[in-house]
Amino acid sequence: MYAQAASSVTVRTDIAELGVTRGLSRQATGHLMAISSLQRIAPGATLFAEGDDADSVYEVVHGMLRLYKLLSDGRRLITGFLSAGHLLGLASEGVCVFTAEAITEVTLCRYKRPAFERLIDEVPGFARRLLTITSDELRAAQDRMLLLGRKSASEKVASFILLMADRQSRSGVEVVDVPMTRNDIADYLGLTIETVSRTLSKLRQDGLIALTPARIEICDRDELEELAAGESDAGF
Amino acid sequence: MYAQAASSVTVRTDIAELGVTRGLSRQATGHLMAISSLQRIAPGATLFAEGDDADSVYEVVHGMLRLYKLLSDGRRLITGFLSAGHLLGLASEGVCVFTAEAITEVTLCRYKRPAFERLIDEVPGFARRLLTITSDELRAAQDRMLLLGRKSASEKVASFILLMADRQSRSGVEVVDVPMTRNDIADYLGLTIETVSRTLSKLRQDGLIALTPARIEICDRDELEELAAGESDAGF
DNA sequence: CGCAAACTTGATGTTGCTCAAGCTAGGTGG
DNA sequence: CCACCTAGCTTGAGCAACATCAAGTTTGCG
Repeated sequence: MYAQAASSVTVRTDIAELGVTRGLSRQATGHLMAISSLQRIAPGATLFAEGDDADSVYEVVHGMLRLYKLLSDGRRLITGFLSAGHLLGLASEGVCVFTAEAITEVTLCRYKRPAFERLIDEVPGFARRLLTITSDELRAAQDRMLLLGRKSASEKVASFILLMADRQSRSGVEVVDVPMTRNDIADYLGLTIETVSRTLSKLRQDGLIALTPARIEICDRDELEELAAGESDAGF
Repeated sequence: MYAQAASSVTVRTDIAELGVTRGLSRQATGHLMAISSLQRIAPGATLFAEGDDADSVYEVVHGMLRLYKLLSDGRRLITGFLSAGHLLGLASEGVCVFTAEAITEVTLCRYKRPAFERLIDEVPGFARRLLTITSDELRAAQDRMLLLGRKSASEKVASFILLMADRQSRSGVEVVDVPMTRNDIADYLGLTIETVSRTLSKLRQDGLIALTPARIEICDRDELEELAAGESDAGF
């Protein structure tokens, strides 16, 4: 709905404010805009699949994507949920190493790789900016490894809720939009859908959160943070 | 032993062949060498700890390091084992997000951050080179997430053996050095030491590997690869 | 209103963890 | 040189957390 409401003009303005260009000169931003094109995909649609040629770099303008990897028997791990401002496809040189699918309707800004790479070499500070972005992602990836390898189910779910909350940081907001399904959450946390559901129910019963479909309200952030940090508070 | 045998001259030569400078001009390499200093640490020693000021970037010249993150109750996840050629500390701007400890005796090439960052801006192609390195790490991190979140114990252990084998790629070599303890392996795979030990024993009984302390020999690489890829070969 | 997809809840099962011995190898001192 | 000691490793028995299987329930949509 809201995606259709965005007029073409509004969206062109958005590009100048995208994450990639933050800190770059007006001129550099111009160069980037010159090689960009807009793309819109429907909920559930695949942007690209693991194994595809990686011919573009994208930035999310609007909506939410899931990135995932599969094992041959279908086991899935969602490596990330991407929302407005996130860059994607940068790490995939040659062949895509994950699949990217739309969760909601998604608007993307697309940069063809050859032109994008030329800019990396030519625009001063651009490579540096991209380096900062990938470094941040790497740090987040290490946090995810700790979560996947060493946290219990309730610690994982608590961490997930707080991550989503912080990302939608109209600060002090304690109602979190959850556009993805329980299945997506499970595959993001390395759990099953049933365990996610049960754990959310438990958190609700314990008064840490309130649940409405597609929305989670944080009722006791302190307790939730303690749980997420793994301070093995007896009882969880 | 071997580390003491390396003369100062030998080591200076090594620096010119380090991973960071690959593909850079002789001049750029010179700039890097100008701000570098060598450092040697003993097995078990800590290079820096999670929370420390991140004042340097390092490259491993010799030996093996473990990087890890801790939860407050002591649960540990090893985010990576670093050997010669690996860069470290690049992603940590401000504060270190993990601890780095020597497994064997380790020789490092150290670059102070301010000088290093100046080079990023001044040496053409350097930021681009670092971007490639972090992108590679990011791809590896996503593989680790899939492993940690969705693979079984035997799949994890098989993946680990193959990873170590490929890294020591004198190609066709099927005897893998394993300088780290079972505990390190467990904390790398998100398992317990007992499960790692049992799983290795099982792989030995099944004829996929042979075990000598601190060394693993690959006997049936095909089977091991199938197992690592998660092609749920019944019986594992 | 009815249908399908998503979600919840319960009963049972299995993987990997915990607790507890024993074993092995390498280094040290008598 | 050998016996001892310790850190690391292996193995076993029992257990808990999470997965699996199986109904039901809710929700959103045509």
